[in-house]
Amino acid sequence: MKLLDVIKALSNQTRLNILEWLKEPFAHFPAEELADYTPDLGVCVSDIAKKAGMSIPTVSVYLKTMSTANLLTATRKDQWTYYKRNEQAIQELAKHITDKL
Amino acid sequence: MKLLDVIKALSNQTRLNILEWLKEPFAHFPAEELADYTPDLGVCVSDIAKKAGMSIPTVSVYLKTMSTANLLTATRKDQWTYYKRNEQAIQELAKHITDKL
DNA sequence: TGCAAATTTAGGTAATTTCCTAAATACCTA
DNA sequence: TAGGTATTTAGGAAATTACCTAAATTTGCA
Repeated sequence: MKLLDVIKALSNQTRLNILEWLKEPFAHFPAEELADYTPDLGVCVSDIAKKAGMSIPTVSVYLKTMSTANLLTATRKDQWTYYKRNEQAIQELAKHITDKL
Repeated sequence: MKLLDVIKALSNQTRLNILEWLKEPFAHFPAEELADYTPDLGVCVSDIAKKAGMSIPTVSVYLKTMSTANLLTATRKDQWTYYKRNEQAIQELAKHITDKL
């Protein structure tokens, strides 16, 4: 893990928000958008962009940044790309800070 | 704690390095510079700047950024400002990531 | 008092990040 | 194959960050 890349992926309020929203999707996204939600897949790009109040391209890049840093996991299904949290990587980050930083 | 401010204080390779150097000063700074080192005080600005290979003003601002974010503690003594790690705040960050992020 | 050493503040240029719109691509379905 | 929806890629303007040098400030001491 390249710590700086992970930290940079987190160093923006919108990206931090996204990570928190994905922790409890039903608390943050309209139920109709989560009609076929599964914890396995997560939430699609356009739903996240709407919640963030930002353009889809911007959020698409944010999500890709976070999945490159391993904080999120992307799954393409049909024409949608779903993103969910990578809980293991988030805990590894915490552990890395505890042990190494 | 404002998570974003702490993360931004960490989102630069030099600042990350400084935090690591201060973990074990004797492993990273010349012994003569640490002649009157105490864990209580830490290391002074110009020694850190020399180690970083950057100008003193730049490093001075970096150190202030990190102490504002509470990651470092500054102590002024005579004409020197010494910086040491704030271990408690670093552990709080790890805990915050574990519990809240 | 007045110089010397350490640090901080100011001010500027270059690089990076933010976030947009337009265009390109992927994948569905008729 | 054509057309529609979702996403990604490209390209660019504005804001922020990275760092420098010069100047100002703080503190000690002859």
